[in-house]
Amino acid sequence: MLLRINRASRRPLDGHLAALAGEQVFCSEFSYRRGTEVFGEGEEAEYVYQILSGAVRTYKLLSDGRRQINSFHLPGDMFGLENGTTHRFSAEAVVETRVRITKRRSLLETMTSRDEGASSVLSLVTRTLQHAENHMLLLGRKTALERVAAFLLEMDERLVHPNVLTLPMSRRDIADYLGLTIETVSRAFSTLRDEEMLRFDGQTQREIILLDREGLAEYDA
Amino acid sequence: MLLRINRASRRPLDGHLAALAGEQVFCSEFSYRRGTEVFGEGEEAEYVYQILSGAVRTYKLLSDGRRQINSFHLPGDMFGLENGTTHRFSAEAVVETRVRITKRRSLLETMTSRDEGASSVLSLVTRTLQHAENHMLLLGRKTALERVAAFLLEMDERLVHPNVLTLPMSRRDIADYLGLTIETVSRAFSTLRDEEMLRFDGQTQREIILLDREGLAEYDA
DNA sequence: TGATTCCATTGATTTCGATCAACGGCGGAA
DNA sequence: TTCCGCCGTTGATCGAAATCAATGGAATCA
Repeated sequence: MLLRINRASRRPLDGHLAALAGEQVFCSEFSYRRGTEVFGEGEEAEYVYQILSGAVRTYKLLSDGRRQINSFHLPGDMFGLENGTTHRFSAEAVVETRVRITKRRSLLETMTSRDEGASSVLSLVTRTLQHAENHMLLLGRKTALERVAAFLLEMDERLVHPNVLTLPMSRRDIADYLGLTIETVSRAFSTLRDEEMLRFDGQTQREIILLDREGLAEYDA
Repeated sequence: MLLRINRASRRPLDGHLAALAGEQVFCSEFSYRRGTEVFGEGEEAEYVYQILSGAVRTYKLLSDGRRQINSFHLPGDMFGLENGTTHRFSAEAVVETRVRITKRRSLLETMTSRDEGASSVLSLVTRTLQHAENHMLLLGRKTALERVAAFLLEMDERLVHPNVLTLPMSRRDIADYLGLTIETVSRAFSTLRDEEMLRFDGQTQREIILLDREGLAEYDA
């Protein structure tokens, strides 16, 4: 695990983490180059992370290399908080990513000393669980087209309905998130393009304009 | 939602719920006949449940009836605790089931007033999340045989390695838990029987003797 | 105590998504 | 620049699991 340190200053948190941890918790900022590991499955869970810019994927591997991505973390999102002392999955930067890092210990201390902090941690874990429940339904019971449509709507919503949806992740990442292969994901994109549900913007195939959100929602159900 | 009330007494909790909620919380016991609903998706989350005997399935449905079972709850397990005010999924009794019911409100009150309670609730939610993460890997990336082997090992472990594994749920339930069809589940059972990983005990096909737990574990990976 | 419905298995066939393969385009490295 | 490796798409083929179908029990209930 190689990190490049941008800044490591002792200063109060702000934003989401501050609400969680309170003023007396200090933190630092780190940056990860695209494709680098933030932490690995089984490692000590020493820190909690909040994304400032970029994107992170968290995933599990089978021994033969099959990969399942649990979730993508976008700016503002927190990840890496565990109840035990070790990480139950790995995390990697999808693109160049800046994060704010807090010591797990100081976070958990405020959790027991402050009611507000406790319920904030709980609501973070609960939201993550809710996402996992929806994702199990997707992985267990939805068709390829339904999965890709759901993925697009999820990203669209999390990026607050931008005109152009700029996906930070590759088709491989999307496939491993949706339990499909890259070819199937690619074909689903092409189908949705042909049905004029979406349009590619620019040269790269990662800039997408959603033309018919209601149509996409009908694939989901 | 039709309930049959066995007993509704004001008395202190004991066991897991007591650790969670403290002595001043009161509760009652209910019984559900096999196949009956405990609560439905979208309903008010008024109570938290702990299983005394029997088994409960929690699941989500798609509009066309496709079903994904999140998890099976066995004696000792708690379920139905939500962070918001409504249930995010439905719950049904798999067999005749007795539960102990606690008002959500009193549980959440103790959560903020007692540090110990707060971290107990958190660890419950965290364990549920951990199960969901493992299940996403299963649903997204494992083969039918791997899923069924993992299912058997999970049930074996949760029932503390009994000599005869008595499954309370039907093949349909297992299929909807594993993201498969009943036929595929049945064929997987037959394959494992032919490979002498397991043996059926008695007439019903729900009493299973695991002959080779290590062999089963190799299917998982 | 039938009758009816559910349950589980097994066989035949189909199908959706995986796999194998080829190609063109982009981007980073020397 | 030129190379090489990734990235994404598309086509051809394969295969694992779904679907369709039939059967024999077990459980439930009128």
